[in-house]
Amino acid sequence: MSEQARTENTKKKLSDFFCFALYSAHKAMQRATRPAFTELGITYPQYLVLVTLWEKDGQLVNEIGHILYLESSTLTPVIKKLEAMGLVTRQRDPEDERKVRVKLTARGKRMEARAEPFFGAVKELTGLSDRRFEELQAEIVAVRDRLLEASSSR
Amino acid sequence: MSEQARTENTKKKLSDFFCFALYSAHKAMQRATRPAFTELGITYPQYLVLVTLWEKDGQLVNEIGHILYLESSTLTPVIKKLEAMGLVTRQRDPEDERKVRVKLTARGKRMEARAEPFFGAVKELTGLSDRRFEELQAEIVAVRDRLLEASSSR
DNA sequence: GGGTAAAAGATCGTATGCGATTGAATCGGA
DNA sequence: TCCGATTCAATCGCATACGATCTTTTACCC
Repeated sequence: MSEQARTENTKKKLSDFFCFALYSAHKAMQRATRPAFTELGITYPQYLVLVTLWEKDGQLVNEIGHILYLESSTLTPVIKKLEAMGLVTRQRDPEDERKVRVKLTARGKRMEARAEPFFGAVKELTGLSDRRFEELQAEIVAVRDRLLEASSSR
Repeated sequence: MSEQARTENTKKKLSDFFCFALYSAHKAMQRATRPAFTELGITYPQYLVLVTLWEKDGQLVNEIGHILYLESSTLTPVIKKLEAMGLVTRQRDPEDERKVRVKLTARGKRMEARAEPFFGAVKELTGLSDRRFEELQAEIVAVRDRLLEASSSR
């Protein structure tokens, strides 16, 4: 409504901000998926750690962090929480006492089946076709990787 | 590489997760833009509040929250921080003592010019063409709005 | 007009998230 | 071999973020 279309004054509205689109879409996703996680008794970051372990059990804190783009300062508390909930165990590697290996417990493994419906539910929520869903995801990932490259080379 | 293309076992890798694409892209954007904000002496959420006020000064906490999708429990501390930094003022509305109006100070207004180069820099960082940049943003916003609608109607 | 409901911020508790630093263990080179 | 550099996880400080709750003020309704 502001009729600023072709004026010299290129004052930007928040809706013009790419970074806000990402930021707000991320938060909307969190809000939309939180009830499902709450039902499972976990949070989204906890879920991400579990996904990482379901794919390959017994990874190091470091390795999980590399996959999730998280620092140990963030991961350590999350993993300790998962340990307190009885979903994973943490043990120092006898070969190299600096490393901590994270392993799923029986309960942690069983959680995978309970979380399985989550994957399809997200696509439903977005209202995208299978094809657009995959294309959009690929584009977002491509942008992410370009951003990571840009900030790592600084 | 895992050759799971058409197998019955539809075990999902993290890279298949749309929500993780959004989550990690958002974090990559934060990482890429943080140095610029640090140079301005502010953070990203603080910047968002300022953008809201640059567009329309003197808005209520409520109104800002509606635009940014943030609760008062998040906004109040952020705005108080901006006040402590001398960028905004907070004053109760004499007409309705429940409302708090947030106004830019002279310093807060001057910050707009300093932050101006930020907008174009983001597009550079993504490496997208003007056209794809706008299209992708529009698609992400559309997904966001669908997600918000889905979770509000629950 | 008075009492209940509703609105608007603020507060509290919990959970991320990251930069900087620390501590312990390991590595590597002179 | 031995000492500095590196690695890995953990800790600390700070800043979000949100649900639940609280306080104050206003609105509403009989």
